[in-house]
Amino acid sequence: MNVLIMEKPKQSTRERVLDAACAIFAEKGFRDATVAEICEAAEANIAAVNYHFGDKEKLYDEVWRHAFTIAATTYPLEGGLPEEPTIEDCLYRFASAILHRIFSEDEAGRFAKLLCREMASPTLALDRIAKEALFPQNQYMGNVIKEFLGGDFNEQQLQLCKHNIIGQCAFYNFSRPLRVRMIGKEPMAEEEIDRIARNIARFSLGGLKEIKNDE
Amino acid sequence: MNVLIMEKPKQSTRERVLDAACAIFAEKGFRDATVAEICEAAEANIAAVNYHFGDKEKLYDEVWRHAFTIAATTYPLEGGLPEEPTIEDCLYRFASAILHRIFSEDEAGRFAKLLCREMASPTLALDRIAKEALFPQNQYMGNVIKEFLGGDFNEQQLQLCKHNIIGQCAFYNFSRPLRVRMIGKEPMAEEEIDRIARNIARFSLGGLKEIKNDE
Amino acid sequence: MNVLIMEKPKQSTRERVLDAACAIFAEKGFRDATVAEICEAAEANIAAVNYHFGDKEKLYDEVWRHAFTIAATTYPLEGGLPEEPTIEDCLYRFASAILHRIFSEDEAGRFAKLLCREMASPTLALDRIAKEALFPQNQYMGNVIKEFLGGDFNEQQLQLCKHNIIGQCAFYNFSRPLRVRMIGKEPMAEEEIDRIARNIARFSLGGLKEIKNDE
Amino acid sequence: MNVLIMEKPKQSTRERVLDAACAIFAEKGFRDATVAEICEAAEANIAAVNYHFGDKEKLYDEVWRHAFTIAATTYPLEGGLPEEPTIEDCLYRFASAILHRIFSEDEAGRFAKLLCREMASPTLALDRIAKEALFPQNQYMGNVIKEFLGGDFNEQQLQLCKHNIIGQCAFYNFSRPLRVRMIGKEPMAEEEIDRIARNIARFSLGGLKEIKNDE
DNA sequence: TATGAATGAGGTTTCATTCAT
DNA sequence: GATGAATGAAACCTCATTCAT
Repeated sequence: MNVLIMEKPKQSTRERVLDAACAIFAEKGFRDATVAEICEAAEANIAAVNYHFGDKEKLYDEVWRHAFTIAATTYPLEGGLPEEPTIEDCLYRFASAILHRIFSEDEAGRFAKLLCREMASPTLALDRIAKEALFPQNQYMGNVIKEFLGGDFNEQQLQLCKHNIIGQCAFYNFSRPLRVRMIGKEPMAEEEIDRIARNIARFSLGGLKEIKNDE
Repeated sequence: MNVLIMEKPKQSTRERVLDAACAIFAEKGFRDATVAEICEAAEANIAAVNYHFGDKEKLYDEVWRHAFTIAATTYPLEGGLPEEPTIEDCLYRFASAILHRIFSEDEAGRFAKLLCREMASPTLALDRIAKEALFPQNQYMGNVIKEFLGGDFNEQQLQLCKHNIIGQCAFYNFSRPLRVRMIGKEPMAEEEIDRIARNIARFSLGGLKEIKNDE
Repeated sequence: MNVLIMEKPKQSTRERVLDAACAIFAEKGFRDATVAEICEAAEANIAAVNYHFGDKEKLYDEVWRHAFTIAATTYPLEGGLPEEPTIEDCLYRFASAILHRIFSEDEAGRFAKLLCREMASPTLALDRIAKEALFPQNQYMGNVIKEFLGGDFNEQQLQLCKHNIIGQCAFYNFSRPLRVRMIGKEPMAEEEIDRIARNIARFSLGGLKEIKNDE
Repeated sequence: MNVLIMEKPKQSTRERVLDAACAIFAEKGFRDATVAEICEAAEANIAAVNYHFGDKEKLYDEVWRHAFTIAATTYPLEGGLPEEPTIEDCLYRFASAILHRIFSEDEAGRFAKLLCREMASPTLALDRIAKEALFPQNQYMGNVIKEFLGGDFNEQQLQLCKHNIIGQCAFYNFSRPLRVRMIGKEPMAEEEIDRIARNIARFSLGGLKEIKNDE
């Protein structure tokens, strides 16, 4: 067969359903997305979800896994760090990765959208997500902070600072509907994302200094 | 009969339904809450919602209005400020009010829970909420910041800082399911809330200083 | 009390409801008209129908009586006949009265509209209507025809001719929705009504002659 | 097993529902017929209507199409005409076809019953019906008349005569409840239908002659 | 491996009627 | 004589799931 003739990469039914489900769950949430519309979007039979995934909930679980993998590989938290990064480098890179995951209009943006919905109406999937996706990033940020503040800060103080930093980033995920309503439809320009990331890094650096001096 | 024995202050059906709806919408969101369960909780007939409010959506609208009023009067943003407040006073009070709204286990906590759900799956109600509730608090924080930074900072920089501060607070609303999963069920102790508020104020003060010096 | 001061002729609630019901039943039929909208139109309480008339069906019965009385007195079947009318005079006057009842845009037109709906979905009211309103007019037309054809025509033949003539008139009642769809909204001009009536009279005269000669 | 023994020709659920709907809509009209009773009559699940037809209204639309097809093929308007028909032949055949559609007790009679109900409470379906079913038959009768009267009669006069003839036939559709009440239950004997058709043809011939001479 | 017809549970809404006042 | 809050029955529709093929 002539390899130059590109066969359309005939995705399996299962893959088509999973992909469609990712998009639709991210857009509408678990409850509002219907099995019928997912199958229609996937050009699959209405029984495909139950056949391939068992039920709607198990499909949702799979979707999570899929979406997280894409987001984490497309925008790794430590991506692009120099050899010997300063604290501000770390903060900036972290914020930049999170914000890119949030503002991405394609597949890589689905994880954040799912997360937003899940926080509002948690399902069983959240436990796994928390463990596999959120806790590690939380811990990474903890390490960054700990190194800056030095060892004699207690765990509680550390926790609070982590929340401060992560909260600033996450806010752009959760306030999406407001932003859409105020400044119109996305997408967000690359340079704007960068400006936000730098601002968060600078602001957080100042915050951490204040906390450090305070002691 | 002894008049001193308080007869139960027979709430009207309308009030009972509204109250039950507040609680259930806050807990489950618009879509997952059913008219039937609301009416049952209110010990009212299933037709009560349509009789008193027209339909489920209009009830939801009324619920928002109700919940916001309670939250805003119970925990006003500028509550408890001294005569001539420092910037840190303002930040602390603001964070404290928002956090109390978030962690309140009673009626005053419903607004935050509704908001969290609405951000995940916006309904028509969000437009009104944004205008009546969120925009004003946004503006208030803007004024606080502007006074500190001085007049020569541009609107964009101001906006970013607002988001930094509000984001730190709001994070505790949106991450609720995680917190519940990690450190068990709420409630949050008053002193803990205060510690978080102080931390956010201090951290944000540092952040603002950094931004200011940066120029 | 000064009789010159015209009190507004305060219709009783009962009368207001009856009047509103006439209009609304005529417009929508028994099933589609709701008690609520009738009461609202009558500016009466929603319980007014049950209070004054027992239930919706009894109100409907009363409406029929009311509407027929108005139609029959406003457009009597033998109205305007000369002293010694010809057969064509009789046919013309009959058709004219029926058509006016059909095309009337006010109260006098409600009877025809009710009749149209009742024929499609008969209720118990129809029996009474048939006896009190339709049978007499049927009989009147029978007499007119009998006089023209002479006594030696049998009852069956008579019946058929009656139907021919009445059918031509009634058609304009039952085909109303089509007319509205084709030539736009009513009303029908007086001269147009007259042209139709004259046509029916002339056509029917020819028909009767043919039947008569046929023998 | 003997293959000559006809297994019951297992109608599909869709067909059973459509058939039951035809019968019940014809009997009760759109509003009074319930999805539940249609499905019960079809021995189908209550969700069958929505599954196969979308909703009640789309089912109604399909019912119309179905009923008209049956009526029009069973009793075509020009059925049984001789090679070179006289005007009276045409009138007789037309009346006969319409009357058979009206008096038919089986499937072929449903179209007329639906039409009667639709005229009383028009739905969106009427527009289509008018265009596809009623307008063509109207036009056919127009051509018949035009040929008899000759070309110098104006459109208005033609229209009136059409109504006269169609009205006589249609009357037997719309006055059904009265007939049932007066002479008891249907059915109408074939010879009686024929007598009515001949009477209408003869009567109308006389009417047309009168109009023609009049000029 | 995959289909699609069919189902049943459950949701919102409408509406005539009732009842205490 | 009149009200309006409240009710319960019943309607239409949605949707995840099942089952025979």
